[in-house]
Amino acid sequence: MEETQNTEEKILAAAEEVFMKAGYDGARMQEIANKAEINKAMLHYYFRSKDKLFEKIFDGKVKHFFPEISEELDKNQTFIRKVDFMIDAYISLIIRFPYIPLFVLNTVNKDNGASFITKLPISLIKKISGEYMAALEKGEVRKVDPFQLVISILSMCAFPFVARPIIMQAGNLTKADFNQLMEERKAELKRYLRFILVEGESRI
Amino acid sequence: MEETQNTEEKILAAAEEVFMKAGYDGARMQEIANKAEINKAMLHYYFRSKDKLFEKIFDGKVKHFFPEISEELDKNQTFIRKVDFMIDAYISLIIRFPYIPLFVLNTVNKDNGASFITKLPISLIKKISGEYMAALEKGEVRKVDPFQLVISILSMCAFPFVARPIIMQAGNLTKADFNQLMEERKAELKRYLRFILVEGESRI
DNA sequence: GTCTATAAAAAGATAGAC
DNA sequence: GTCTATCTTTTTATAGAC
Repeated sequence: MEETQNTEEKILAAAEEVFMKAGYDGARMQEIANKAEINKAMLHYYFRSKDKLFEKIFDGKVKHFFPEISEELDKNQTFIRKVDFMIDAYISLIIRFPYIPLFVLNTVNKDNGASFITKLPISLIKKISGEYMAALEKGEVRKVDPFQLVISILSMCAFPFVARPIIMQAGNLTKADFNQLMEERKAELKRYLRFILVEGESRI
Repeated sequence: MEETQNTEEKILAAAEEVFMKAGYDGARMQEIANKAEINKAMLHYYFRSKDKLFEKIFDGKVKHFFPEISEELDKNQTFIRKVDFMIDAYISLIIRFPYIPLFVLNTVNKDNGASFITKLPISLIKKISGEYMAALEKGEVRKVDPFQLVISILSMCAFPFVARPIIMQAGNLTKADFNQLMEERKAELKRYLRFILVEGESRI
């Protein structure tokens, strides 16, 4: 459709690709220029410095990566259905943009990473905790630590992607196999969360 | 005790620190030299190149990081107890060496990372899967996908540490608070695994 | 806006004296 | 073994012509 990609767009697309795969330190301006099929000078003409270009990429990716989960969450009735939705949405998203998790983790773990953390939708974590507490009062779910719960859900969704090379080696998988495994993982995690949150309650 | 740390040891200690925090690309030979309180020339005298020095650090850390969990696993009778042991051991280990997970993940995700994967104790994953299958036959545990199960356990233990800055921000935590949270996490995860593997079985 | 050429800075690696 | 000084390469950034 959009055959006509102007220079700025070409640079952003190339920069995104390079920064995602290599991280800030590993990324090379020359490689970005090559991929955008322009020369290095243009990078600085449009974005002044590597730092500034990186920040543009980070901001753009974060904005698109954490979509309107927030609003969607309100549409689902029970907490367990909200959790189902989250797992599906989150894993689907990472399958589409598999490099983002490690990219974000590296960025926030760097010495100057504090400023980037504030750009993440951290409020979502508190929102979900709040939803859980409401469900707990309604007797929908078992009592667990809400913060640990949210951390666990995010962990089980995101970690396999940052550990992908190890998992592929351990299971002798191709990339397609791996994505298939992650698709199947959705159902498995939804089962886990049911076990944790609702089933077996009477046994306690 | 060992006041006398020779040059090689000083270099290795400094290199470990720098590589862990900054990763290969972000690490600077000059910084390693400064921290070891020697000059850059010595780094090359002892280790020839940045690459060789990095490999030494990686090998050393991996060897110490995944300890004799394998043998310890045999000592525990039921599978659920083995899982308990794994969770405790793994989280305790990462609390002591919090930079290792991201360090390892970055290394194996790099273009030349394949060679490093083989140095990881991947066989442990298969071993645990095997232990699970044995427990399943004995009727000790519910039927789940063994591979997904192992991935989930490792995810829930390791991911919080690579996402530490985000978690600290979300919970408004100090480093001490965070470590406390991870200590408490051991018990929480052991509960989860009981819900997933054994309790509530009759309800299915 | 786009290019070539080049500067400037950073970083890895080595030479050679002691 | 250890140091200072220096080389070489890499990488970011800019100048200036078109």
